[in-house]
Amino acid sequence: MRKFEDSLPLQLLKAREATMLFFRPLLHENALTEQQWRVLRALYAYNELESKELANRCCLLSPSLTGILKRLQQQGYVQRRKSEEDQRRTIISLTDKANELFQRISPEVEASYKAFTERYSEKKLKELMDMLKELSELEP
Amino acid sequence: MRKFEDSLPLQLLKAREATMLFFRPLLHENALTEQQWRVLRALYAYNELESKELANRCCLLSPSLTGILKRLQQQGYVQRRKSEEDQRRTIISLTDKANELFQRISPEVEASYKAFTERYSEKKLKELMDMLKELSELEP
DNA sequence: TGAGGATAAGTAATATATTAATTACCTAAA
DNA sequence: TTTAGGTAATTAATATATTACTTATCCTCA
Repeated sequence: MRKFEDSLPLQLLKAREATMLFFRPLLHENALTEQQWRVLRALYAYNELESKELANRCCLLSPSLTGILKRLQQQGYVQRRKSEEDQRRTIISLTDKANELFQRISPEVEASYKAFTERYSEKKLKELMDMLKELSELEP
Repeated sequence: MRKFEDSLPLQLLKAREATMLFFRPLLHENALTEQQWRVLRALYAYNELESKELANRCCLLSPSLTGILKRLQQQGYVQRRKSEEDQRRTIISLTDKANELFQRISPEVEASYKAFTERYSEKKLKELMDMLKELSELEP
């Protein structure tokens, strides 16, 4: 078997952890978990999304999303409504409060991103992203 | 702000998920979680480890490891003893049953690995691993 | 048209993640 | 030698992850 440290899943985990060190303080200051932030960013990018597509885009499973949305709703960041055409579907969108959050912290997000690319060059980042995207599309 | 899909943490997550699709069935067949398997592999590689170092190597936090070890011990895969020099430290090691597990499924692990490298070339894998390791060592 | 099969969301139960606080032990300096 | 400060492991409380199982709705075809 390969050496323990040569495990790709482990290295992906470690790389993610190292990356998050740049952004975690900002999330923490705003009392947001990584998953909550992922959901908010997806909704900010797509305006509104059905639950299922939101889960797919955020790489979350449906039962996890249920809880995350419940708490985001309690905090006043998201709202939900039923789809007209299909009563099974729920459509999620951001509240004004959430949009204000983005206005407020966007500069800090950019600053964190800049701090990151000063340590891991933009060029390498692009190369890495390309390799990761190719890997993501792989199927057994 | 960058496009949602251009988030590095997200792509690392998606890449990890795609990779795990190759290995998850094997773990599932043996009633092991990803975290349990990570711990077992680390112990197999290092023979025995103190709790703290085990957590570090497996990218786990100490409270998570406590529960994982409790369940692995219940399943008869690991044993623990106190360090002689420092009574605060616990030393973890594999049982015979765990070693037998490795003997039994190692071929299947190799097979899964081969299935993976047939879809994502060994060359690309090495390149990716190098980039990830460099990223892992980054500090804010 | 109405019964069977599919899908979306949510519930339940267990495992793990995360932060804060606790306990037991060690270590160095007064 | 005692005490203040540090460390290793654990517990507690809450948030997520994962699998299996419900529930409500839709959709198709006999």
